[in-house]
Amino acid sequence: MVDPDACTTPVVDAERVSSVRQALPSEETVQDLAQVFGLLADPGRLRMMAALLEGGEMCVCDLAAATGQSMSGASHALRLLRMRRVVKVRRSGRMAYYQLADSHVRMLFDLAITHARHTEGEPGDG
Amino acid sequence: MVDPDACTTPVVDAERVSSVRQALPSEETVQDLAQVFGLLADPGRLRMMAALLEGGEMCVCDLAAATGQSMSGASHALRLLRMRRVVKVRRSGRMAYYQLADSHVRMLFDLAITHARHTEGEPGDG
DNA sequence: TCAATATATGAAAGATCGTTCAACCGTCGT
DNA sequence: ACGACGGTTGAACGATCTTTCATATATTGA
Repeated sequence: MVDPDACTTPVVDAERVSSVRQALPSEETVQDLAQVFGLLADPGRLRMMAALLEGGEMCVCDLAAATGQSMSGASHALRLLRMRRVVKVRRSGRMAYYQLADSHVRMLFDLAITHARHTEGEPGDG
Repeated sequence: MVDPDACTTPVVDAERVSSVRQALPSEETVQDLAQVFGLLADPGRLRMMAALLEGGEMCVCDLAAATGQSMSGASHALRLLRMRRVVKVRRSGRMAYYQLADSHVRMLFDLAITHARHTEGEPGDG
C-alpha cells in the first residue's frame, strides 16, 4: 500500500480517476473478497470444496482420502473454511461431518471453470 | 501433497470416497482454478479489476491513482493479470490502456460480493 | 480406568507472495 | 540528439501461507 495522495503520480484523466475511486467497494469489502478468493486459491482446499459439492456431507478422514491430503492438512484446511463460513460442521461422537454452508460456492466454481476452459491453450505474453 | 495411497488413512465410506475421487476435476484444472482465484486474492488486484469494471479502458497511471498503488506495483499487478488473460492491453505511443478481457470476471465478482454480504457480521468459530 | 480412535491444534521449516527500489526501454517534444 | 515521460522489469526484503510433526482433546469400547 502507498499514500493515495502521493503527488508523484501523474494522472491523465483526473475526473475519471476520482469517479472510479468513489465507485470502488469499501476497503472492508475488498478485504473480505480477497480473503474469500484466497480460500479458493489453494489446490487442496479447492479439491475439498469440489468433494463436498459432489459428496454432500463427509467426515474428515474420508475428505482427506478423497482429496489426497494428510488428516492434519485436511483439518487445518477445514478450519479455515469453517472460520470463513464456507463449510459447516455437524459433530456426532468423535466424528465431524462437514458440508458446504453456502450455495454461492458452486456458482463461483462453475464460473471459474468456464473461465479456465475459455482461456486455456492460448499463448501467454511473457 | 501426500501419497494418495498412504495406508495410515482410515476411511469410513470407501465407496463414496472413490466415487467422489473420480468426480473431482483433473489435477490440471484444479491448478488452473487455484491460479485464477489466486489472482483475485489480493486487494490491489481486486481494486484494479473493480476499477476496470467501472471505468472501462484505463491507462496504467490512472489505474494506479484510482486504486492507490505505486506505478510499479500497478504494473506488476497488470502483468500477472495479463499473463492469465484477465486483462488485455492496447498500446498507443508511450501509453498502455488496459481493459478486462473476460466477462466472467464481473460475475465472479458479484457472486463473491453476495457471499461476503451474506456471511458478514456473524461470529466466527475460534 | 486404559487403550484406541477421530479430530484439532501449535510451532517450526520451507515455499510463495507482495512491495519497493533501482535501472531500463521506447516514445514524444524540442 | 537530448531529456522528460509512461511504463516495464529484476532483485531483495519482509510478510504470509502451506505442510509437517508432535502433541492434545474428546469419545468409544473393554
